[in-house]
Amino acid sequence: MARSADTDLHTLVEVRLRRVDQRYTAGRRAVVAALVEIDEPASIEDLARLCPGLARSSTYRHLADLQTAGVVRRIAAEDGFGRFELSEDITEHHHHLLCTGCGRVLDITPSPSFERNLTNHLEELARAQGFSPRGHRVDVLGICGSCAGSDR
Amino acid sequence: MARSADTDLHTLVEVRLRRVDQRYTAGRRAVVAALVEIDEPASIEDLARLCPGLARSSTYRHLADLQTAGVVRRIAAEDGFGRFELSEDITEHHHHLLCTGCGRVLDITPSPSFERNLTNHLEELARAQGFSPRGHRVDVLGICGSCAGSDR
DNA sequence: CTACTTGCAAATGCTTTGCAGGAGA
DNA sequence: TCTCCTGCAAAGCATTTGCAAGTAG
Repeated sequence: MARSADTDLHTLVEVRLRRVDQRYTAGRRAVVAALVEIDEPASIEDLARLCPGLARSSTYRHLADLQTAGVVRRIAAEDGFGRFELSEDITEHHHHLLCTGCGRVLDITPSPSFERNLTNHLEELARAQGFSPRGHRVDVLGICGSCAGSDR
Repeated sequence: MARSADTDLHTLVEVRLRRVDQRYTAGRRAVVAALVEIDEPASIEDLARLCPGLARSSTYRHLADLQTAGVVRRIAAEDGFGRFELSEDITEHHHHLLCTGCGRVLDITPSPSFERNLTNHLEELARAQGFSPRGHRVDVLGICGSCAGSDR
């Protein structure tokens, strides 16, 4: 799609990996490309499918390294298995819809004014318990369109 | 503390277990009592400590049964391990502070007006993607008081 | 008596790690 | 060449399950 944006992304990833003495190899490119491609938090299965020929263990290791480099974030889905997405400073701040039927995760982006309100409220509540907030996440639990369709 | 409230809680749990043909046995009472006692989402380790003599496998089974009965809810903590708490219709709707230092989870309760605003916004965003919302959760990630203290 | 419970040990399945050969700079 | 990367196989570890004895009603 947007070739220049992709180029920038890969350059950014490369720079961040270098910071932690890591190289941006073909395997890692494949993982990053898959995360861009799928455009929603990916399970290990998703990545295995999109990165054929890449060993599972390597996938896990790449994800760990990319997390260290600040490129990838791991999120905990309702089913307990790991999901991975590009970090928010690369994409944009957003939240998730979690389907309790199939475990799928979709993205949502609230309005800036809503986010501001949310952040302020949460900051206040956290401070009141001696907690230093670094960020937040909001998940909506429910049933996705395809599960609702196949149910009935 | 509140004896009558505790009595009511146990009666409620018993009724809900009966609905799914389960008995409210000593082991299950111990798990429920531990969840009340600790007053924050409990790890399996927490429960093992508070329920000495109860086998791990039984703890897991009790938690599964209590979830089926609608008494307990499992939440996914940042560290990937399971945490368990009483369901919200027994306690009250609330959200969580997750310490990225030690994995601890604390509760926070936003104001009703904030909750209303939040719920409405999320409902709108979810519907826009063909998603039927059933509930939501908000987590604040950061550093708890004791981790901040021991760090420096 | 009949059905649900529970401890113990074995099994599962996602995730991590040791090791040795490969590849980038 | 020195260091980092990666596949394969083995290990780890939280969680689940088979089984047989225990217990509630």
